[in-house]
Amino acid sequence: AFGAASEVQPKFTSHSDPASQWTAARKGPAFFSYSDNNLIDMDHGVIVDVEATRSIRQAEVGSTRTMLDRVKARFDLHPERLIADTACGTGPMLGWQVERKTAPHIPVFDKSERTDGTWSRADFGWDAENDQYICPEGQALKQFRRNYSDPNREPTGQGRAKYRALRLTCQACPSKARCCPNMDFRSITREEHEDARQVARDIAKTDQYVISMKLRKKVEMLFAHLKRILGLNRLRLRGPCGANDEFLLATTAQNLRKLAKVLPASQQPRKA
DNA sequence: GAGATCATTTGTGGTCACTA
DNA sequence: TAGTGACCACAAATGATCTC
Repeated sequence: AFGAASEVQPKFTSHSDPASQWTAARKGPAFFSYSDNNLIDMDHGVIVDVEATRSIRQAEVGSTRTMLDRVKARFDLHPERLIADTACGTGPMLGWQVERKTAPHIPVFDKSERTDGTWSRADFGWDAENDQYICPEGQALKQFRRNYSDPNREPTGQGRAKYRALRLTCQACPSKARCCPNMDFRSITREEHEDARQVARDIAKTDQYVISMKLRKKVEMLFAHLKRILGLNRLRLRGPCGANDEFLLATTAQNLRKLAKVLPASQQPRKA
């Protein structure tokens, strides 16, 4: 099978500077290919980890977690921020980052906005203390109202939750046409990692987030260099191991090039 | 280079069967 | 009769590729 280098670019932090950022982008050609996933220190442009994956979004996003775990174990590096594209903005990925205290500078994958003129989820207030949503008319949407005699049927509190208003409440509501014209009652889903998604939404309002999005574009230069200068438009070795070897060698070359620029000429090895 | 098109992915709304 | 969980279909967002 042919292998072609497509791209994913997570962005990494340096050990000396705890402020770290990462980014990712994807390109999926219409033929069999592998993706080159790099973890990059944004402050110095050093690639700290590389992972070859199939050109499938889940695999590419998953590689970010793999590399983060690996550099933590190998170099004791832990980024303060992770810059990535929307592919990493899913609930589970954001939840994982918040859990490990990495600030997600990532656009949140959000489809809750309604376009038919009815109220979206954002129009409902979240009452964390009472575990309920409050609709614009002031009515509560709860997840549970029932006591179970069978413990096996009791809610686990895990996974996706559905908050619903009472049928009678909605039927008597003067705003029903703006809320749930096609249903007897309004319901709102809440993902398991909704708190983490809210963290990402809050970060997206900051100035630092704007800077992070600009920094993301710098990473493209590394891939441009990879393809145009190092000529990695096409893989010569076959299989995932071959792809990984080629990506690793190319990354090594890029880092050595970076090192040569940093070191003074007097410290560089003499030519034979 | 810009806009159009396509494929993929994901979250949400809605339905249905079961149960209190 | 109404609350709940599970499931499915759909729409929207996104990015890559295609076309002009």
